[in-house]
Amino acid sequence: MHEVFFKKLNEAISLTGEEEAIFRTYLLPKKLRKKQYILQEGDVCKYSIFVEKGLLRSYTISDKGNDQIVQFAPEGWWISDMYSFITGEPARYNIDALEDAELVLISNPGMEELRKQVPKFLEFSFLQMRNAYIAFERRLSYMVNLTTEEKYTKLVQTSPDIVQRVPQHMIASYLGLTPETLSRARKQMSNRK
Amino acid sequence: MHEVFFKKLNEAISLTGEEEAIFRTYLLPKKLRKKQYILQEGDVCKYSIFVEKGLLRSYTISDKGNDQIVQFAPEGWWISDMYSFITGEPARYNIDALEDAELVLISNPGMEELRKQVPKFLEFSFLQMRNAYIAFERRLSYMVNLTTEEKYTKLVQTSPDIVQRVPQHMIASYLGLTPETLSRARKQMSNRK
DNA sequence: GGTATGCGTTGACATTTATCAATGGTATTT
DNA sequence: AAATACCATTGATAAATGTCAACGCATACC
Repeated sequence: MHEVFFKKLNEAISLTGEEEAIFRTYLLPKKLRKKQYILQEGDVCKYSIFVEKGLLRSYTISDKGNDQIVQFAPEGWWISDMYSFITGEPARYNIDALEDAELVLISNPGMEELRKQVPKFLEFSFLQMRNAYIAFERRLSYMVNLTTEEKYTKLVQTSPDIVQRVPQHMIASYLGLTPETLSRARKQMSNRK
Repeated sequence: MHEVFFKKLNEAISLTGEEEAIFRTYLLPKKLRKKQYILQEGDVCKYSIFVEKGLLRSYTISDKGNDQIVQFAPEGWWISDMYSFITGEPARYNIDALEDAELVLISNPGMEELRKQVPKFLEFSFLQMRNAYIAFERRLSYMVNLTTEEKYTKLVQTSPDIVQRVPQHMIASYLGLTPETLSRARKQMSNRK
């Protein structure tokens, strides 16, 4: 149980058996079927979610009804509405499953305890957060500086797996484009080469 | 010396005199004149920069020659090219002073030592990073979902000081707009009200 | 005091992207 | 096996934004 979770953790910080035992008391397993929600906008995000298996996404719905995908989370990734998770404010994001999924949930108090009781986990959390920060910073600059074609090409390079597993209109949403625009850009590209 | 630095730190984690002494051995003060660079694209970002006084910005220059401002850093804020800082790879960003500035620099080894020797600082770094992450995540969704006018209004609400201190074309760059588009949006808004 | 530079605005026009609508194909459901 | 939902593509058109150029104003510089 929770093999992927501990594998990922041990890659970064090797846990002793004792520490692993502490972790286990805070882990909440959960299965999610395709299309099921684990978080809906307006509710409080009570859990930080680790994906053991399957694929989740977080997304917002704007006033005009456009939705934008904030993040995809395949096996081994974390996902949540971080702001809601730490403040208890209503969530801005929806999170649901794009494929049947197995999850590990940890509450915010659980996280705090783990960071306290297992100092290595604080270190881990810091590094995680730093990487997430870098990724978003970069994504922001791509969003502004790249053309439609470049955005798509970049994503294919960096996350070919996601591009394959996810319908194209969701890729468009993630890139901040309409499905039509992405479709046309892809056609342009294939005509040229 | 370094009053703002320790004030900010003590707001979050109260340091003992001993801990403060440890910090002081890793701090490198530096003054920067308006328009001077502290980091240029292609160089390695050797320091994490805390702004005691003045105003810095980080920005990228794209292939097409457009520049985009990634971040403004007024007093009390941190700035760096995080990726370059931790990996030693060449920086993607330029960082320069928009106003005469006084800085506190810490190297990456310095940071690592401080996180080790002062565990509270690791906690602090984690929380910092988490906030920075949330800010960028939000900014990304604003970038995609908001109209030009909404982007500007939102920035005026959240950072009125920055909007006042910085030329308008830099605000436009930060928001991912051309100066012309921002100028016209502002005119629209003032006509309406 | 005069010149150069930086900045915001405006106009005309080009380009990109979004929107709306229709179609055909594929997968899913019953 | 038929019906339904989902999805990618395409065309026509509208809307938003970028680009290029010119101007006026203020400030900094010599």
